[in-house]
Amino acid sequence: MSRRQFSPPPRTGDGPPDDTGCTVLHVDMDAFYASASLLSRPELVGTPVIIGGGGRGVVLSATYEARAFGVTSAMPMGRARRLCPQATVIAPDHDLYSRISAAVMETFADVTPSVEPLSLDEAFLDVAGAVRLMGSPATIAGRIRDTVADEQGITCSVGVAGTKFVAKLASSLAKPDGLLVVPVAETVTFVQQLPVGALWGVGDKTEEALSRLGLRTVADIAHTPRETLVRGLGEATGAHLHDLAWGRDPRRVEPVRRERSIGHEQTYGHDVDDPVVVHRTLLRLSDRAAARLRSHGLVGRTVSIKVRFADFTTITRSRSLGEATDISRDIHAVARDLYDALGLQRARVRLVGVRVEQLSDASSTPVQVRLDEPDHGWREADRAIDRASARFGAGSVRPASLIAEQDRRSPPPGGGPGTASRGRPTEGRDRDLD
DNA sequence: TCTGGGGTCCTGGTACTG
DNA sequence: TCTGCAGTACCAGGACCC
Repeated sequence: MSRRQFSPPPRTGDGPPDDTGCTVLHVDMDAFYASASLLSRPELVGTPVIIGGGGRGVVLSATYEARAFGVTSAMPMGRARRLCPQATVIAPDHDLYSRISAAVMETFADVTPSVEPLSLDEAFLDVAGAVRLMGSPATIAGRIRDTVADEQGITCSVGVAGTKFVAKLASSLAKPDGLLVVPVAETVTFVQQLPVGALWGVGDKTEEALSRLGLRTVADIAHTPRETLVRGLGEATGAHLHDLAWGRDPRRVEPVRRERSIGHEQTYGHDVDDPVVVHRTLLRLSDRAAARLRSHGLVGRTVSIKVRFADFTTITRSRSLGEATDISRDIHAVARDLYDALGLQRARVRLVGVRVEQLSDASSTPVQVRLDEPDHGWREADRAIDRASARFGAGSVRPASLIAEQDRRSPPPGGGPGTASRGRPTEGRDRDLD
């Protein structure tokens, strides 16, 4: 669900657009999470539906009927409910979305091996090699739309253009359930009609900065000296926007993209001022990040933490290690050190996160054997946990402190021996740990 | 209005190194 | 030995994307 929406510029010329050389397709599912969730709730089709969590959650997706009331993605759920009180709210089902996404990506792979997924619900395709066999890019786009609708029961929109940036713009303008071809010869005219906010990489702040320079349309950017843009926006952003404003986007469709960081974060249901709770969260997040590193065959050299306070100010701290690691215990030790070094007493914390950066392949990254301490065997322990998780389910083996936490959250039937004496936490406290 | 979670990329400051 | 400089790495924060 795109957060920025624009009206399509009026098309010039008659007849079908010339798609010669438009070998880049951007396919974007329409209101993907909402459409997928409605597959099992057909009675809600045609009604306002919001997909999102409760409490401090935000809108993940909404049907077009809900959007008509002003509901957009990333909007706080409280505000969305006020705007559209009659909407049905459905909790996200990420397993379902992953399954449908995988099936859709297979459809793409049947067309071309050059598929670059951007997220669960969108991808770039380079169809240059498929044209001879399957027809023009616009024909291929139409076939993809039909196949996805027939096999998955959801609609998608496709942008067809000569570059990734323009294809993406086109798909957003084609929504919902549409197809838009931007002929190569019309690229510059097409992009320069749009407001600056249409450019990829222009959010609220950059739009403000451009506005201060008196620039409101892409044409304004195009006719501003590059040096002026660089002075006002920085080297990379200024030069990039100037290129986009002239339709220049040399990025190719890249089927293989590797992660640069892996991490997890958690917002508490209520602000937390107990360091013990935060430490436990750091342990759980480190554990999850490390498990994902291992499942991807990666190791990381930099550990960073993120702490957001009750007033929403956010700080990050990071530390690079002498050697890359995928060991839960090592990552947690650094995360905990970084947090303790902040010297927070009873600061009210809203969110904490743990992220591992500077990733490399575990197989090609030598792991240094420490001479000052015996091999502590934590890597082997982690591997054993991974095997147990694969066999008995995620979380079947966890650090003891997290098991204790789980027991408090879900005491066994009849009440466990330890839980009864300590008493059950309040619902509010329960949510803190979720 | 009251802001999730998973990411990428850029910028500016500082420390280190040759 | 000290200083200046350039290149690089690291760190922190922020903007942006879906």
